[in-house]
Amino acid sequence: MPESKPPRTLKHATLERLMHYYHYIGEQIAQQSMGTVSSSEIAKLLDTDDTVVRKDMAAIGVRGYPRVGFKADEVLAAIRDVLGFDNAYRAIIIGAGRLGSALASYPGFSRYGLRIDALLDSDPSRAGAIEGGVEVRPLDELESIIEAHNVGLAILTVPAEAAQPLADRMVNAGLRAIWNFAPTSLVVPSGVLVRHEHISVGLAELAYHLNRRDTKEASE
Amino acid sequence: MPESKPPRTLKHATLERLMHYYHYIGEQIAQQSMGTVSSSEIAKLLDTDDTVVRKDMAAIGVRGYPRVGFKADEVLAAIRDVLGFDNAYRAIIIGAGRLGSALASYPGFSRYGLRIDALLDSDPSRAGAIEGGVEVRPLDELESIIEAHNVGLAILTVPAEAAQPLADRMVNAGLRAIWNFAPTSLVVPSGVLVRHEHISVGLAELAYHLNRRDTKEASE
DNA sequence: TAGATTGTTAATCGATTAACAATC
DNA sequence: TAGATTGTTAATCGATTAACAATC
Repeated sequence: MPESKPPRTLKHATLERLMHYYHYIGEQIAQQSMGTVSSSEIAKLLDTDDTVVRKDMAAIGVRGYPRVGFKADEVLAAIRDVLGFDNAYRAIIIGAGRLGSALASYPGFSRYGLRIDALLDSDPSRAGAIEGGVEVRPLDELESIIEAHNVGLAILTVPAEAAQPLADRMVNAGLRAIWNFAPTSLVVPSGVLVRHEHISVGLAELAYHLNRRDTKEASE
Repeated sequence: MPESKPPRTLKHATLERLMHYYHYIGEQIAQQSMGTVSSSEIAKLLDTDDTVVRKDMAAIGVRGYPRVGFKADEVLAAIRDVLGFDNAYRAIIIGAGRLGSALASYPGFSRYGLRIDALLDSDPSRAGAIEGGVEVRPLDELESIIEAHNVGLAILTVPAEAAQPLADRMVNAGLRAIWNFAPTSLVVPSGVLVRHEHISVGLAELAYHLNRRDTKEASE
């Protein structure tokens, strides 16, 4: 067996860049069926350095071709492989409010290997409805759905006060990752991954820059 | 006039930490009316170093009290001031789909100084409806609303293909920042700030870690 | 006062950038 | 071949951490 590159852990920043490469190269291919792309082309568009791009490629095991660049399909395949887009993970959404329903209808999930099996809601009268092709189920089926479908990920779109108790129940049921859209932090055992999607961080940045602009203009 | 600290530009990472401090201290105050908090207390909860916290405090002009810590209300006031939470920026939401409607109903915006003046939609028959207390207006009023209300920020929740043309129109009308929830990148003049809220970045990280867990278990 | 905590400088670490030989 | 681009090592830069005097 040929020695395969040990895939050491990729950092958050690297994963984010990989996702950008994936989108950029995917779009380029669709538009102007080009087969190769150089590190400097990618770097220019993503506003980074070409050395960074080449190091990222090395990190995911893609080799380039001197004088030519990288083959677009090889790069896309490597990213799909590293990020597990072809693994068909099972996920559920908890909270069938507007955000939960919007996410249930989002066609992008399946492209990234995520399959939404159910949309749970605390209001039992909503059970049976279909949102974005996903059936709404009552919340007390939480544990049985997680176990029956081998669900790995829960997308939490509930009010802040409901989030922690639900997280506890899901962790007990064997869930391994939580994508938290509730505006509160969660405490979970170390084996469980929580990604907190905190909208106010973006807001802070926008507010700060809008503010700066004002003061700058005022003082000039 | 006493020499006031020149507020040099805060980095993205700093802004993100400030937002976390703001939430953490706000919650602590609400729960157990404590008046002071030490840098190491904050650091422990946010999983960072106490030196970082003290440097951030210095950056926003807050002085601590040796042996005591920082006064919670002074910290909160300084963050509000730096991030401009009390400035009442005008914003509009474009795209009254599920995500746009969900954001229109989000009570958090006003807490951060953002006032949603209108919700625009390309379907004229929706005009006049109320979503989360915000009136839906037809899209062709875009320019007039931006100018009449002195709108600084637009929240874009439209399909990918509609985003760039709308961005162009808004920039022409004098808009200064775009919060882009459409799954596509935008090209704007250098004076305009775009913050792209790209859901697939979070997805990539979750997929990667779920994947790693699997391979780890399998190889052990 | 003694001791806890700040404020700040110095040391370490990691990430970014520059340089350049290897390659086709 | 000549030249463009990769792959990788070395140099630089910035951010994180450690240390410690100043303070109340």
